Parts: sequence; C-alpha cells; structure tokens
Amino acid sequence: MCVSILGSHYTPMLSKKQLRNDIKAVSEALKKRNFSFDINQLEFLENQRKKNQINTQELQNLRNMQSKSIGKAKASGEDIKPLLEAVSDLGDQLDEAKSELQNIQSQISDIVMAMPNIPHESVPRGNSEDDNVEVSKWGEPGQYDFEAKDHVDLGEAYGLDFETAVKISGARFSVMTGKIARLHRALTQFMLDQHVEVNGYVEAYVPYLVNAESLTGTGQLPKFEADLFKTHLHGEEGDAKTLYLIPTGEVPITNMVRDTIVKEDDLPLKFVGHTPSFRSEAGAYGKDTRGLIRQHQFEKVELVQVVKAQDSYQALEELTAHAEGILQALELPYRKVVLCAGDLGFSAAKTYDLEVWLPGQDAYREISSCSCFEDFQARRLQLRWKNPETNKSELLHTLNGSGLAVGRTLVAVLENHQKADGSIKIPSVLQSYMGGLDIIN
RNA sequence: GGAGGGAUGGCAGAGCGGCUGAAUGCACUGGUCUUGAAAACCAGCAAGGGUUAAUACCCUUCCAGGGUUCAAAUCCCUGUCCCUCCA
Repeated sequence: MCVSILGSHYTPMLSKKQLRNDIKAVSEALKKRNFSFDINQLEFLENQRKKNQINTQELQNLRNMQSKSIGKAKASGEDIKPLLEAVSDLGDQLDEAKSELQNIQSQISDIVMAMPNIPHESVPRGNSEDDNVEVSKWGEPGQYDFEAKDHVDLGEAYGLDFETAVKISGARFSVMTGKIARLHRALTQFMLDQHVEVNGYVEAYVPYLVNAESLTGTGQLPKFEADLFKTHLHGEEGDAKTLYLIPTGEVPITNMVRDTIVKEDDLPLKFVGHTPSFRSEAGAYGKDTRGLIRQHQFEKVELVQVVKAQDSYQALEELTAHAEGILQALELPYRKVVLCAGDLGFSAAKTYDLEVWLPGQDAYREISSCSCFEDFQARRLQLRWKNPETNKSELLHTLNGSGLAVGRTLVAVLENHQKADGSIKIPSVLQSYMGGLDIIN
C-alpha cells in the first residue's frame, strides 16, 4: 500500500509488466468498460521512471561502495580525509535523484491506482445495467389474487419502524422490534449456518472500523472515499487515527490475509462473516427513499474466497451457487444476471448479480453481487502463495459475494410470502430459528 | 495515573555505528548413509523492486514515520503495539 521510492511497489491494480509491455492491449480492454487514459503520457512517464530509477540506484550503489571503502581504510589506519572529500557532494546528488524519482513514481501511481480491473473475456459489452445479460431464472413470481403490498406497509404492523429511526439518527436508517427483529436475526443465523455447515466456510468475526490500508487493499480507496463514513479518533485527522466504517464485510474479511503468503495446504480459503455495512449513499438522493432497500446501515452475510489463479472462475460459479442456495431455501424467485463491462465494479473482472423478485415493486432487485477479482485485489494486498512447482510466490485470486444482503432478504421474505390478510408465511428453513413459528400475524 | 523493558527472517533468538541481509538453534527442502525409517553428516532455505534474451549484477527492507552520519538493525525524535512493576 505504500508508495516508497525505491525498489518498492506503487501497487497498481494491474500488473506493471502488463502496463509496460502491453499498454495498448490494456487500453483496449479498458475501453470495454468505458475507461480511457492517455497512453502517451503514461509511456513518457514510464521512460522517465526507468531513466531516473537506474540513475538513482547507480548513485546509491556508488555511495554504498565508497562508504565501505571508508570503513576499510579507517580500520587499517589510513587517512580517510581524501575519501570523505570524494563523497561530499554525493549525498546532495542522491537526494535530488530520489526526489525526482519519487515525483515521477507518484504521478504514475496516481494514474495507475485509478485504473479499474480488466473485464474477463466472457463479460458482455454494454454501458449500463440495461445491458446486463440474464443467465438463468429460478422460481416463478407469485400470482396474488389481491393487491400485493410492499414491505413497508406489511412490516409496520410487526415492528418495522422508520419514524423512530429518523428520530434517533435520520433518513435511511431503520428500527426493528418484536417479530420483525427476530425474523431479521433468524435470516442471519440461517445464512451463517448454511454457509458454515453445508458450504464449508469458516466463520469470521471482524472489526467494523478499518484503516485506510485495508480499504486500499480491496479497492475502495483512493477512488471512492466519498462513499464511506470516516471517523477521527479524538477529533484529529491523521493517518494513524483515521478509521472508516466498513462499506461491506469484504473489506475486513479479505484483509485478514493481507501481506501473507498462504500455505498451499490451506487453500482455498473460504470465510463467511456477518457484518453491518455502512454507506454514505452519496449521489443516491431521491433513489429508493422508501423502505429498507437503500440504507446507511444494513446487515450482510459475506462470503470470501481466496483461491489459486486457475481455480478462480470455477470458484465464482460455486460461490454464486452458495448465495443462490439461500434464495432457493427461502423459496424466493430470482434471476441471475452477468454484469456487462460498463456496469462492472471497479475491482471486479466478472460479476454475477442475483436479483430477487419483489412483488411490492413488481421488479427484480439486486440482493447479492458475486465477483471474481482475479489478482487485482491480491496485488494491492500482497496476498500470495508459494508455488512449489516454480518455487516462487504467486498472487492468489480473490472472490466475494453477499450470501445474502440481510435487509433486502427480509424485504423479499415479507413481500413474497405475504397473504391476503397481511400475514407472512415463514419459510420452513427459518421456523426453527423463530421458535417454531410458521406465520407472522 | 506513574516507572521501566521490548518489537530482528516461518518460529525462537544474537547483534547495539562500517567486512551484518543479518550469528546460532528449531522448522522446511535436497543429498549421503540405511533393507526401510529414525539418527548422524553435507548442502540449500526472506520479501519486494530495477536492468537483462538469459546468466548475472544492482537497489530497498531488521514495527512505522522522521532525523544525525561518508556509512544506521545499531545513535536521536515521534507514533503504534506488546510486556513487567508501582498506585
């Protein structure tokens, strides 16, 4: 994550080799997602970098050798004065070379850190969510011989309360009490149990406040700071004291393995964690203002996998299927779409969205987003494994997906399992978590 | 709240201005020996980066960030985390 001067990484999202040797191909690939940059400028800077880095390292080498010879001369009792004079201006030259190099490196870094991941070849072209492609559909939207209510109207009677939340905090928060609160918790417990007991994930409890390094590792920083809630300890702003509320459990869970070399025997890593997510929703004014769909704070059960490069796309299918399994168990109709290049998140190479049917909106709405990041995050995270065949450290691939967004799942359960009298049928897999209750009325 | 001690390679642990990217032990890998295994012995074993077709050479990194010096793991300042003792 650091931007040190020499020998260190300025952590691009894409590999430096690729950026240096195949810049045109990178540019072409990124056009697919409507991202463009100035190739000539980058090539120019890269040439400068090369020149300056070589120069700086040579000066450094020279200084090291001179210093050593001074040490030897001194040890053997020689006069070191002439030697000292010979190196007298080397320090200044070095300082100058270093700062010039640093200047260039940071210019490159600014450009390169803002570059999104390259879409996988299977990702369809397109500019917006309208161009996403449906892959499959499960279940049939229910036919209601009454007018289907939305979750706000349905939930009110059972403890879903937005007015109290406004008093406590403001818009885009919610309060739940009684049966709704329990149903919300039941959903979380069910999801966790399913992923741990059936799907083989390791449960993880993690911090909800994270530092900037973690957010840089997963790609939220530096580009998307406006989406985050930021806190300052003791009211002071400074790197060590600034913490951010997590926008998704992906951040702390994936960062558990930042800066590590994972043992081959431990792969693949599969973690599931239940965390809140906090989003500023900057730029979402007037969007989804009603109900639980878009909140500043919501719960999510997050799946994270860390796998070898050759396994990542199979893992994406598997992870997505794990999220789908929850929807199926809850008897919620949904469809699976593959995001087009233009709608892809910054760090993702390929993403499936699961969209659940919401009778109250008469539409499919996103309830889970499952992504393969290839080595994009791993590069920033310095997340590797030792390949015994090559005896080298190689970048791993990371994936994550919601399994599922709990608030939206609650919405889906309320709306899909409502009855004419406003009661809610509890899906059978949840009943044991509800103390045996099979209907809320 | 007060006083000290510490942070070094996968782990343990030396070093406290120059020949130390870092002793030693353990772990790990390969080899010798053995019917096989163990033991013993020999050898290898950090990460990141740059130049290169490659071999190879070079740079950076001993918690983090600054500073002193021709030269810093080693000295100074700041921060973070750990530990011990006293209230």
